[in-house]
Amino acid sequence: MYLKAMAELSNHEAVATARLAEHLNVTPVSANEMVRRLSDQGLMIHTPYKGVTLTEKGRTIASNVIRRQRLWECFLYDYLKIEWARLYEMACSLEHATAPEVTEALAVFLGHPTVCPRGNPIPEADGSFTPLNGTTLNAITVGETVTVQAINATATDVLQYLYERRVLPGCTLTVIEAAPLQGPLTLKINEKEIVLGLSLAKFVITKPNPTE
Amino acid sequence: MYLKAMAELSNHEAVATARLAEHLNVTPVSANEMVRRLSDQGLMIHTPYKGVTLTEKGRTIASNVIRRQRLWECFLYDYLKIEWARLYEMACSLEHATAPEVTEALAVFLGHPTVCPRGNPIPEADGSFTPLNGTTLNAITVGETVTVQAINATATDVLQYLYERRVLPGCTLTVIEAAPLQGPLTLKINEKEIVLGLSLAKFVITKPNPTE
DNA sequence: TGAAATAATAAGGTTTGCCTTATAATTATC
DNA sequence: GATAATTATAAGGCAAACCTTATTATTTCA
Repeated sequence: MYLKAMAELSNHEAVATARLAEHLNVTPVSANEMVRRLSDQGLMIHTPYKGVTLTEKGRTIASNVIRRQRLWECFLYDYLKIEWARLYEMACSLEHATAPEVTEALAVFLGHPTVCPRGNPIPEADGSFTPLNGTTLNAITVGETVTVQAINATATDVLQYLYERRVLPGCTLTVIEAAPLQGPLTLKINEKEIVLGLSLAKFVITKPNPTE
Repeated sequence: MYLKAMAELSNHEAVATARLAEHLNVTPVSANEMVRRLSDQGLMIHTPYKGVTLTEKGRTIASNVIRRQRLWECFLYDYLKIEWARLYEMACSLEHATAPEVTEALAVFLGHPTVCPRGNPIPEADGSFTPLNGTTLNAITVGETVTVQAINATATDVLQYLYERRVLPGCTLTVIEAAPLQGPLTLKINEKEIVLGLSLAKFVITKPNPTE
C-alpha cells in the first residue's frame, strides 16, 4: 500500500494527490484517505492544495521498495527470460513478498546491478539513489539524435507499445518532426520511422548521443 | 487465503476443520467460515462432523500452489543461500505473488527439480504429484536404522529445531530408545545421540536405510 | 474579480478475513 | 444411555482499503 505511493513520489518532489490517484488507479478521495494515513505514520507530509512530500523515513522505505522491485526485474529478465513489458508488473507483486534477507541475497546473486532492464537506477541497500538526469523525449528539439537511457513507464500496455516499436534503453533515435499543437513526434529508430504521441514520449528518458 | 488450506489438506484426505484452524493459526470458527466460502467456490467439500476434502478443481489449484512454493524454496536455497529453516516462510510469501509464467520459467531455470530442500516432492505443472510413501519417525521400531527422506513441517521454529540437531533430508539415523508413555525418542545421528519428542518425530518422513 | 476548475473533507457504504460470544448439533466415552 | 467433548452455526463486531455522493476550500485564469 505505502510503496506504490512512494514509487511515484520518488521521481522528484511535491506530488499532487490527483497524480497519485491516477498512478494508483484509485479515486482522488481514496488517494486522500491514503495520504492521511501515511502522514499519520510519519511517512509523508501533505500540504493541502500544494502536494505531498516524503519524509526522510518515507524516502528510505520507498528506496527499499524500489530496490527490491528493480532487483526482481533484473532477475526475471536475465534469468527467467520474462518478456520485457511484463517485468514491472511481475516484479511488483514479488516485491510485496520479499524479506530483507532475500533482497540482499538477490543483489549478491545478481552481482549488484546498478540499473533495471527499463534503465532505471537501483537504489543502494542504504537507500542512496542517483536519480536519472536525462531529458524526456518530448523536450528534445527536432533534428537531434539521442540515446534512450531509460523508460520511466510502469503500465504494461505502455511498456508493450514502446517495446513493439523498439523504443528501449540503449537505442539511438533521431527526432525527425514534432507536429504542431502538441502533436506527436516522428522518430527514426533503426532506419525506420515511427510516430509517438507526446504523452508516451514523456516516459522516455534520453541522454545526448555519445557519437555526436 | 485458499492455498494455505490446500497445502494442509494435500497431505491425504478428509481433514478436520479443527486441524485446518490449527495449521492456519485461526480460530475454529474462522476456519469454518473459510471452508464454507471455499466450498461455495467449488474447491472443497465439507461433510459436517466428518471433515473436508478437496474437489478435483481444488486439488489442481493446491498442487500448483505447492509447486510454486517448493520451486521458490529450491531457488532460495540453492542460489540465494537462504537459511534452511526459513525457506518455507519466505517461499510462502513469494508464492502468493507468482504468475504462472514465472513459475514455469523458474522451473526451467532450476532444471525441473523433483524435490524441495525439505525433501518434499514438487508437483508437475499439470498438477500430478507422487506423495511420499515413507514412514514417520515416530512409527519406527527401536533399533532400526533409517534415512530421512523429508521433513514435513512448515513452522520456522520447528524447522530450526530440527536443523540445529541435523535432522535433515538425506541423513541416516538409528532409533536407540523410545521412552514409555509416548515419551521422546533417543536417536543416534552422526555418532551423536539426541532426544526428540514424538510430536516432532511425526514431521520426519523416513525410508529404509539402503545399506541395511 | 468572479466563475470554473481543482483539491480537500465529510458521511456513509461495501467487501474480506478475521474476531468473540453463545447456542445447537453430533459424536465419543464411560 | 447420559455426560462430556467436539463440531457447527448464528449473530454481531472490527479494521483495512476501497467506493460514491455531497459539500466546502482554494487556485487559476479569462
